[in-house]
This record gives sequence, C-alpha cells and structure tokens, in this order.
Amino acid sequence: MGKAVRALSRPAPPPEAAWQALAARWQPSADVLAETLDGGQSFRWYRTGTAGALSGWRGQWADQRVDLRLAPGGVQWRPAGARTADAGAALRRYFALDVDWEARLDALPWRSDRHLARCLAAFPGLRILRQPFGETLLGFLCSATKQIVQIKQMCALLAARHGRPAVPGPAADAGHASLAYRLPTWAELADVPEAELRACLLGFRARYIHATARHLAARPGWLEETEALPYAAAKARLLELPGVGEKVADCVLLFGAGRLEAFPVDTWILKALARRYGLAGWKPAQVAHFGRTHFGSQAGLAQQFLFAWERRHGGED
DNA sequence: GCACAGGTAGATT
DNA sequence: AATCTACCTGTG
Repeated sequence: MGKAVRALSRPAPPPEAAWQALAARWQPSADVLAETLDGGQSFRWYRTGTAGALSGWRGQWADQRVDLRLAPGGVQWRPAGARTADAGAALRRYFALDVDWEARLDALPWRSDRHLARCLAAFPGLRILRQPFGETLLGFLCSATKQIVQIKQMCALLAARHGRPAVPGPAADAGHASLAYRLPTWAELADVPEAELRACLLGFRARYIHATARHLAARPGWLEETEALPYAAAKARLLELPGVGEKVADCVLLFGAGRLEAFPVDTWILKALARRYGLAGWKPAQVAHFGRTHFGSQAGLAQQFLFAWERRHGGED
C-alpha cells in the first residue's frame, strides 16, 4: 500500500562509494575468488552484474554489506549502502588479511605430497574466511545433506524473514534482496517458533536450529566463551549443541573462528582421501585422524584445497 | 516416481 | 562400539 508513491517520493540515493584496494598481497583469479566466497565456506555472497573479466560480488555479514570486484591490481571493495565506521577493520578480519598465508601454506606437507602440491597450484590464493562465529554456526546447521545453492536459499529466507535490516542502502540489492537483511542472531532465533523456521525450507534442520537457539538463550555468553577456548575444548562444547556433530563443529571452528587445525570431513573429503590417498572404506573418524596427522597444524587449509579440487575434477585422475 | 544431496541423533545389533 | 535409519524438501 502506497509503495509506489514512497518509491517515487524517495530522494535520489547518494552516489556510490569509491572502490578501494582490499589487500595488495591478495590477488586471486576470478575463479579462486569465486571458490573462496561461494565454495561452501560462506552462504551470503552473490555475483553482481554479469560474470566476466571483472568478477563482481556482493556479500553481507554482521553489520557489513560490501561489494567486491576484481581489478587488474587485485581485489577492490566498497560499502554497498551506507558506510560503517569500522568497515576497514571488519574486512581485515573477515578476509584474515593479517594472517601470513604464505607461511601457513609452506607449513603444509606439499613437498612430499604430490596431490596436495597439485591442489595448491590449481587454486593459488584460495583463502579461509574468518566469519562471525554465530552466523557460521547458523549456516552450517542448515547444511546437512544440502547443496550450496539450497543452503544459501535457506539463509536468504532466514535473513529476509527474521533478520534485522542491514545498513541502509540499495533495497533491490542487485536482485539479492536478502542481503538487505542480516542473518538473525541466536537471541532473535530463540523467539521464532519452529514452524516458522520450517517455512524457511529448513526441513528437519528447523528442529536443530530451534533447539540450539533455546539452548543458547538459556546460557548467556556461552557462545562467546566457546569461541575463545582452545580448539579441542571449543569443539567439545559445540558438540553439546543439538544438530552439531563432528563435521559441523569443525566447519564452524575453521570458517568462523580461524582454527586452521580443524579438519571437517564431509562426503567430498571422504571421496578425495579415498581416491587420492588410498583410504577407500575408511570411516569419517579415521579419515579425520589421518587428516590431522598427515596435514598437521594447518590441516583445515589443506582440506579447503582438496575440497575445491575434488569438486572441480570429480571423477578424473 | 524415486534417488540423492557438503549430517545428526537415536535405535538396533 | 560399530552399523543402520529416519529426518524435510527441492532437484534431476
């Protein structure tokens, strides 16, 4: 009601902010940028415009909504909508720009592992994101037996229906209206009836999310404390949450807490290690143990490259 | 129509 | 302790 009138009478939007360099040391190809943003770590990035030489993306997390593009000198960003005061710091953290990625890659056993060396060479610049802990937990509680496209759809509905508006800005959002909203916080989710969660296409995952929201609501500070714990203790605590098993816990710690020792074992990694490392028939727990011991303290980083390779090259040798 | 998809939890053996 | 199975639902 009156929507068209409001739209007509709305003042012209402010001019778009200028593009600025994200990091001189990170110059991924369009392909690797896509794998980093939309390869299963995060479910809140969408391509803008047409895919071409200049690959554009829009994403949203916490208080931030930003555009990214690939320019000749590397990745550039600008706020999508109103500028937030801490955007620079937020980007540094989200993309882990202060991390010495070369040193971490060098710590992997690529010298003695031909397949790993091949994966590292195939996706130069592939990074592990450092997303907000709670949002990562929500995303991966949606992930059970779902493909990325569908997980993104669930997150989009959760944001649009139960999240607060993100920073003011373009409402249409390049066709991705859900980016105008944040993902709901766990406090907000605690007040959402399970039936409304099911209406967001969550299926049986709705029960997990509802129960986890109630669990967290009864324990103020629990999630923040968990994020601050050492890896093993943090994982043990996450496993207490309904719907969180080994795989989801490791994904949350790897993609939402910067714990590179986490080695999530999903069906792709199971396939990858069966095929490339002769571990056919091994159980997930056994593969996880192999991963931790073989790849070491940065096992999660190795995992991301193996995962990307396996999805790309499927059945090939 | 039916198998399958980036798992988890509870029952059964 | 290891091994089934149900759980929702969109997609092919």
